[in-house]
Amino acid sequence: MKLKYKSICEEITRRIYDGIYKESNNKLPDEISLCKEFLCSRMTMKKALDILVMDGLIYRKQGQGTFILENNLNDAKVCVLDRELQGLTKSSQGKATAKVLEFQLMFANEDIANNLNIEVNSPVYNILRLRYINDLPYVLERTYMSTILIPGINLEILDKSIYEYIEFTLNLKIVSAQKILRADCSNEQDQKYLELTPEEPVLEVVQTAYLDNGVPFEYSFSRHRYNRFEFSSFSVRR
Amino acid sequence: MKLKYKSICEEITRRIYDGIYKESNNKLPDEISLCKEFLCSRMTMKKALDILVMDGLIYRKQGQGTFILENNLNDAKVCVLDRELQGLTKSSQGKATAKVLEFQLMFANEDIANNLNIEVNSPVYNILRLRYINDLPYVLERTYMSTILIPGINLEILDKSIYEYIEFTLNLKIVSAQKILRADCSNEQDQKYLELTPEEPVLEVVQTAYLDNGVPFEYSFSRHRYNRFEFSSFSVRR
DNA sequence: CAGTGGTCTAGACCACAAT
DNA sequence: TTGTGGTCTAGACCACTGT
Repeated sequence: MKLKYKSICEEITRRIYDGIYKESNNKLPDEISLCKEFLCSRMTMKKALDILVMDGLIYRKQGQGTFILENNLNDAKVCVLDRELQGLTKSSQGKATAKVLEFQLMFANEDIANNLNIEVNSPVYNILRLRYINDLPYVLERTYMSTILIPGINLEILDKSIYEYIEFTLNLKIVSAQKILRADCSNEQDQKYLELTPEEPVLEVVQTAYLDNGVPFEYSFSRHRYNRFEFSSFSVRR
Repeated sequence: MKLKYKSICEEITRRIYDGIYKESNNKLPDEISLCKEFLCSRMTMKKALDILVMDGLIYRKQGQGTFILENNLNDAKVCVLDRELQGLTKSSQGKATAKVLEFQLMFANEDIANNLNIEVNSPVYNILRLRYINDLPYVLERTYMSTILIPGINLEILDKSIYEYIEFTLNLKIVSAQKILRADCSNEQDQKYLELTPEEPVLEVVQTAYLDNGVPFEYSFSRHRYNRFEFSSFSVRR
């Protein structure tokens, strides 16, 4: 690793998981000592530790020190973390597959155009995919993308990962995403594909994802089986 | 405001919303110019701008500059942001009220003890509150808290805000929280209090909230009416 | 008081992009 | 080559905590 703060992050994270600081009352050494050990300046050490604070691994108190936050993380269900931007293919543990149910072109309506920051009636892909984890239906995903921004999508790509195509073939960088989560009643389509009864709900994630040039490239509605998906978030007051 | 990076943050945020940088192609001045204008060092300016990046307001490209990310934020429903830790009382727009349905003491079971980092069978409050916004039922909230850590809870406090009591009366600092979100079928209790039909679901938020000494003080299950609550999150790849 | 983290500086050097 | 952001430094001063 070339970035100093990043490798410090990783080493300290490793130590926390290895319980190396547990013996000293869950307290880390002070910044100056850590700086000496890692041969860096205080600013660099602070940057590294601040990242761990945001990750919910440690907390710091002015005048006292830096301590490990023992939190009770993650269990069974497929769990998407707050910070993650990857598609399912990358983030999930089990075997991820996908079935393309619809793959069409359409003219963007006002909502889509707004969210993709394009003109109304511009051409967009309209894709509906059912994704499985370990052969169990997991999420029904409706995706809109501009055909101009993301050319060359075909069935073969959809079978694998759109994100990989965008990053490695088109060489575009995906850097951020806005998500809105809500619960919803399942509709007939959800019930059919996600194998839900009419009483069983879905967790809908509406996402707008951005490239590194600030352009939104994807507007999607992911309807998750309610009992196979959790969303996890750690927040720190600033 | 005494903190320089914070006041820079606020001023630039104001300018972005006022559209001051819109004319120059949504591009902000370079760091050096901003430093000169705000009379600060580059590190301070970077810190201020990095916060705006995490907030999803701008994005930056090495070699090119800093640009405004026009995103399509928030509409109707009560929306809780990722970063927010406040109770409802503080974060919502409309009039927030609460009705205490249960207020009991109990011995912590294993799950509660685990999440509050206390011994099994320690005494905890077991509180069930129904909260309203503009007199509409909104969320049914089951809260467990250690009676030792948070002494003196009574009905009067529950009618108002537990968070205010903890922060201003007990003088404890609430600094971080882990949330897990999932959709769930409504049970009879949900239906009764949130005025839901049996088909209508809830969005459940399981939260563990921490004080500034790393101690988890609250373990809660908030079951939200599906169509009156959204959770919004912005994530940036590091 | 000493010990700790928080902010801020002035400047160096690097990586990347447009020209 | 120039302009831009990204990293890193060495040190100053401040704020808060516990002794």
